[in-house]
Amino acid sequence: MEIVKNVSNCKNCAYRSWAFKKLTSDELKLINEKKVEKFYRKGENIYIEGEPVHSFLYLQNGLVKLFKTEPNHKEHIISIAKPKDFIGLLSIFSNKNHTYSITAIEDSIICFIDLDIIKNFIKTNGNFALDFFEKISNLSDSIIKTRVDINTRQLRGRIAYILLFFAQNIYNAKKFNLPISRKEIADLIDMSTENVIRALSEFRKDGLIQIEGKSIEINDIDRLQKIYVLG
Amino acid sequence: MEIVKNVSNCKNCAYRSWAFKKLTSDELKLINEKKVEKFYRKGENIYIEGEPVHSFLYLQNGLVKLFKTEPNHKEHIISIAKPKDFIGLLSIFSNKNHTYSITAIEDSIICFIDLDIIKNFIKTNGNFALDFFEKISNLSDSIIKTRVDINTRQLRGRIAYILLFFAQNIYNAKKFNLPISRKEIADLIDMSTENVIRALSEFRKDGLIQIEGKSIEINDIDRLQKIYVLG
DNA sequence: TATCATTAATGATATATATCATAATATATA
DNA sequence: TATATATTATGATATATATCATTAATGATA
Repeated sequence: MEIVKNVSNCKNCAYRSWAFKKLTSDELKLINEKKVEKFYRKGENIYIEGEPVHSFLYLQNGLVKLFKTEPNHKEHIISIAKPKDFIGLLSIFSNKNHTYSITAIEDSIICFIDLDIIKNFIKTNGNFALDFFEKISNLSDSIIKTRVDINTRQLRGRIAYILLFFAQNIYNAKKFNLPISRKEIADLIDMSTENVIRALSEFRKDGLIQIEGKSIEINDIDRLQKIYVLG
Repeated sequence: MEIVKNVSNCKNCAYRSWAFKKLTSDELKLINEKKVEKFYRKGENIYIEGEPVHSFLYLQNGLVKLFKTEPNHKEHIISIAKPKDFIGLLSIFSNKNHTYSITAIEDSIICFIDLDIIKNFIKTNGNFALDFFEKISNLSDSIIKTRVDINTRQLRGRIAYILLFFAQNIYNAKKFNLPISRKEIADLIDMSTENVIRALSEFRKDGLIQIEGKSIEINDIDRLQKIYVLG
């Protein structure tokens, strides 16, 4: 990790026009002064389970995973945050310590804003408080929806979901490089690594996708969609 | 459903001392005047997926389930709310329509508060806004945690989870009446009804629990706990 | 009470998934 | 570059779960 020197201006930040829309120019100025931008290389931890909560995190660039390590040492990936996402769960507002870990799965630039500053805005700027709440409350619900979508399906449906997720939600392209390993896909959909590999091979043999290592190209997005919907 | 006539006073409500702690006496008075208490019999719908969001719901008494109906007509239960819980997901603040359905699984009394009133409090009472946010943000995270807990385990671990959930979380007793059918347990843990029944029978044969219809008594809570932890 | 519908229970069988083993390939490191 | 290590790939087998079939028990209703 290294602190980014040539910092960006909050005024031009995409987040500003979303959940930070109702901040006054003075408040925005304060954030702009106090925020810290950090650069993480792929594989670096941003923080781990149990560490105290200090900051509100915003992903400027890159890709990160939120995960928990289970008592049996298995890893379970809760979600993947993409650029312009708030990183984390809403529990940063209710818990003193992080209940999950975050690691960069691509080189990432993360903006750290002291949580007390945000809390103070909620307290003193009613318009911001309501707007922020309306925007951010969507986050955890979409994670719950994803978990339901995945867990009500079996192997092939789950793999289809993951492929569509990266193609449509993250890269907006039919061809992309998988940012995570097959094992991480397994940790994300609660299946074994071998079966993830097998399902991908099957999709390749069926002509649904092309695979070359981490590179995936989707040939037939409609059929993939059907496999996902039917489960 | 019927409107409760002999209404309770918000001043003495358990929720008041939790997420509504920072309301002024005037604000509390307003809620007290505007709130509507409704009684639902076991099995009655409170609302269904797609209906517009109007109210903030608080469960005074009883038990309700939140669920979604999948495209393949399967039901998936997201969570069960117990007395003194806010009912629903935080998406009521971000979405115009409900993204899930709610049904009473026991006779229930639900307190309806117009969502605009809550939103106005968030806007005008900073102390309330922050405190409310800190309290309620915990809700969706606990649902996410539950989904992870369930989905990283297999049949026996999931059944152990459900039994411990009702014994420790809902009824605070070793002996209780299951408020839901075996099929609903299956909808909750993403398993088939037959396997839920089989696992319960196994637990009975192993001397872990006693079963008489809906009545369950836990004999060996430590072993049940172990089965849950180990998965 | 008698009848019907739903839920619970259990066995047999089919299917899905996990685990173990081994090899090939890719990636990291000295 | 050479070597070690992790990832990807595939087959064989074991295990877990779903589905189908049947019966018993329970609850609702006329």
